[in-house]
Amino acid sequence: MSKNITIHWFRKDLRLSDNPALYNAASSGVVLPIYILDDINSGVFKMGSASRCWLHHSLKSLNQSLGGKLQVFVGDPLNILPELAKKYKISNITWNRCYEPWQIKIDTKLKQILINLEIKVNSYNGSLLWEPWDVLKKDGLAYKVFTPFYHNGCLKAKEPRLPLPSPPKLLLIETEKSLDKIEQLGLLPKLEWGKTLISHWHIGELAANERLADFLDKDIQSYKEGRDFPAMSSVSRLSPHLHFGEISPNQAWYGARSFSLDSNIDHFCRELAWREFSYSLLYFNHELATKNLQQKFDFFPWRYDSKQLSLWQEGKTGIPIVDAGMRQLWQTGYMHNRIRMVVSSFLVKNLLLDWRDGARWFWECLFDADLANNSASWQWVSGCGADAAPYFRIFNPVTQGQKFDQSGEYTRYFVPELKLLPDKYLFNPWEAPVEVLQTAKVELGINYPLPIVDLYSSRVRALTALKSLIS
DNA sequence: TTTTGAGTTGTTCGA
DNA sequence: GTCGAACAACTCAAA
Repeated sequence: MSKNITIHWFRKDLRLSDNPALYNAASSGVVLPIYILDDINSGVFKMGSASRCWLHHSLKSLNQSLGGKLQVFVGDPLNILPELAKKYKISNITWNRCYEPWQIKIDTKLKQILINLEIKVNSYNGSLLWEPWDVLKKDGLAYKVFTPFYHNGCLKAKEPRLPLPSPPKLLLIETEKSLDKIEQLGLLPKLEWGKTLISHWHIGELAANERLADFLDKDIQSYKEGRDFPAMSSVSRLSPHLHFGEISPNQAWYGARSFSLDSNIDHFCRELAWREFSYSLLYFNHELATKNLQQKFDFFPWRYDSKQLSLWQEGKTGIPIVDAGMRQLWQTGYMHNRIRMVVSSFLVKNLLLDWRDGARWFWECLFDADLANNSASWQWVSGCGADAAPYFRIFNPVTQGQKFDQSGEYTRYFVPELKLLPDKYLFNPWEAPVEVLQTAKVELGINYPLPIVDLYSSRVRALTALKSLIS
């Protein structure tokens, strides 16, 4: 075995280009590229079903880019890495940093173990534009409001790293031929569900780059307005690619900024900065996923109603735009941002169900399930987060439908049982005259549910409950 | 040091 | 139908 072997530990950086850790590993000799599926240290935040499905395909794609030389393992990196280091007489290990609290914890431990074995560990920033500790207020504390975080923090900090090329020379270690280990990770769901899900996506580094190029070519020019309309293709749909690191935020940031900086470009960059903000919140609040940032919400009278929770999950609430969103999630592993706000506001405010239940379902079903983004966004909607939506901001799912899905294209696609309804009653079929329903072949309570909650009185109920927290 | 104004994404009500 | 005000409290930064 030759000297100077470096392990590159792939985590959320499933790409070759703009991968600082891999780039550096490759420049110092032979590389052993590995991936470890860790369901031990992740605990309750172990990857959800949709994410696993994506991971399966992403690993396949990465393995192909690596000429079939990616080694995959299942278990605890705290054991696996030292063992590998011994077996291959490794002198260096590189990885790109992760920011989930459980991940930070084991990375710290691991570093210590490896250093004791006289192995050099180098970690890099491969998934954020700015490190959380580099964007702080003048008093040294983390920001709690997005706009100053972005303007005074991010934009005045050092410019993000320019994207690196793929390693010019990537010498990979030759290892014994083995069966397809990726298949054996058992990441694919047993149900047919997985196949349907994945049919909506192209996965892997190449696909991610094509997605970005396509977005920059066609959609970014109308991003500011278009991003609100779920039936349009104006959003980037990069979130799962970014989550798994098939593309870096730097590639997206500089890609967008290759155009002159108009309000569309700026809005897209702001969305990338929201991701940074979420990571900052998670980094400085390790319990972001489980604990209200605003303590006074600890006394909030959440209801417990597993029946209503299931109906929400299944897209059977009887509120068309909500059901459309929840079905899009189930069928495609994704939900348009505007609709995420509508369905989550509905769960938290109209149903008064705990945001953590909503977040858990998203975690299970979203391809882009990301602890920082998911937790921060649910807290934002619920009003218990940093810089959160004001308590009185309760989306009216009828108005939202009429405003942002005016022609009903999105809602009719995912709730086909209502497709014959005229626009006027598409978002509020319970208010349609009998003959309109008959003509549209809609039988409420039979082929489409009656609303599980009255929008007006549930809004009043939420306002009362939320108001009681304030004083 | 203190004050002031603004802050991702909304809705309803009454003039 | 359109429009402004009200629906809080708190954080942050500029004046």
